[in-house]
Amino acid sequence: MVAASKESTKTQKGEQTKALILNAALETFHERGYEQTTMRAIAKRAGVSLGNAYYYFGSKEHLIQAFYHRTHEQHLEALKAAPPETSLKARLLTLMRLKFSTLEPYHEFAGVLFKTAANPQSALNPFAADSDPVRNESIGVFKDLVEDSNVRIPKDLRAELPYLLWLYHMGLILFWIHDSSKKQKRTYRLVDTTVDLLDRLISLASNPLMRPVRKRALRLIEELREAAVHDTD
Amino acid sequence: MVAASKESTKTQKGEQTKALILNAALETFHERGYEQTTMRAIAKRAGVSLGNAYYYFGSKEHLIQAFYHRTHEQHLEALKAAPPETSLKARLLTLMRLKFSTLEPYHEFAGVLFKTAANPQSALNPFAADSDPVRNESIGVFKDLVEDSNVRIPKDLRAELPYLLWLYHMGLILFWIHDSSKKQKRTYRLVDTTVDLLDRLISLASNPLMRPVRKRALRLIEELREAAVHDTD
DNA sequence: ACGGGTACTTGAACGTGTTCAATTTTGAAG
DNA sequence: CTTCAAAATTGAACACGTTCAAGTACCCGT
Repeated sequence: MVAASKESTKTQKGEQTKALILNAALETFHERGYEQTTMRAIAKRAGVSLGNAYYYFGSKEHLIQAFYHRTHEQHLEALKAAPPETSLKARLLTLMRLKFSTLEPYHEFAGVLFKTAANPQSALNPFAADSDPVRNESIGVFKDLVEDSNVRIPKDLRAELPYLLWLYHMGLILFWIHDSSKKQKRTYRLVDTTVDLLDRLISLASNPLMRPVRKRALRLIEELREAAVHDTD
Repeated sequence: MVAASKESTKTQKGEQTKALILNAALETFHERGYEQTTMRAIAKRAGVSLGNAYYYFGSKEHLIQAFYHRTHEQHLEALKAAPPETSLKARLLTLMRLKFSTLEPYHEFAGVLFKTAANPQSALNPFAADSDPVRNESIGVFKDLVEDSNVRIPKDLRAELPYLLWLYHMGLILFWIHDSSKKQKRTYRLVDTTVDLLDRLISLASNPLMRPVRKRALRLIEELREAAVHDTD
């Protein structure tokens, strides 16, 4: 179970309390960081008992999942409000920039995101759990981006591209987490550079002459994906 | 402080106790996994008090660092015993295969390695802490590999290649951790595929015609490395 | 209005990582 | 051998994440 949205919150009162706790958590995370924030402090701030926090969030980690979900939605809103672009390159640039401006307030404590995300045992591991709704939503953004852009991309690549872009975006987030430059200037610079690079790469890979190389690379990617899902071989 | 080898262990007795604790820890990790292993259990197995374990290892995480160091040394020994190869490709293949056969006994609990490694706050983060001896030793293996192999590689790439190969090897370890196929067959297959791919890529990048592209890519890598070290910008 | 089941809420209790003041051991100088 | 400071060792104590048995509030059918 991934359990971000358990079946439990049935009544309006429940939803309210849950939101109360999540808000208290995010505020305190923001002020003191993840490790420094105790579940007791969160409960106190939310005006509920310690046990009640655990009724809605199975663990402290689950609050991170909720955080991720929330910033994802903020990102979606920001995307909607942004001026529409047509080229894939411009779209990707906008998307990534908005991603980091959405995340900006949480830079200090976002490190824990990856700490847990990279752990295969963790429920938050974004590579496993194919069914994870948060992860699929996240990839969905890139799927829309690829579908809506009017670029000619071979079908095989087109099918895999959303996942590849999502991976790229995860890599950038990893960089961003470690980025201690002012206002994460380095990350934004890296976005500009790599988006340009990616755009060229996609063009290059779309060239009919590159078909064998492309096929080969895609087969490799395919293998990577499968390994993350299956359990036996 | 990274503190794998603190200045504290002055006497022979101290070294002995430290080794005792580390052995107890690794054995228990191996049997029960990292999370399930308590510091109290480690201390008990080593025949020392709880506090004494903390005298030698500042935290439970530090035991992971020690684990990493130990497997690294085992890897070095395995490399020494392996038949000498000349081509970079063959060397890399041997190196990576031996890496995973060395790590094999610890597959079950190795997940925590990355869990902490990806956390920028963690002392174990392999991307930060330029001075981290364990990380430098690890990169050193690839430096030797590049230097000793009789392949013609342009100087600019040659300088960066050890670090790039180390990154590649970290990526494979991440894959290996998540690999639940029998005897990690998938990982070995991936090693074969990607080493071949890397070898071709290096040849391609060494082509004089690729100089501009190569320069550009290397400048990007350079930026990534700098960001991991510096604090301001 | 009432009963009863379900959602919600509580706080004490447990196990764990970590700290630390206090004690014992060690090794070498006198 | 004695002394004494540094090294090593101890276990109690603390804070935290998590669990759970026990309560309370709410809703719905009668």
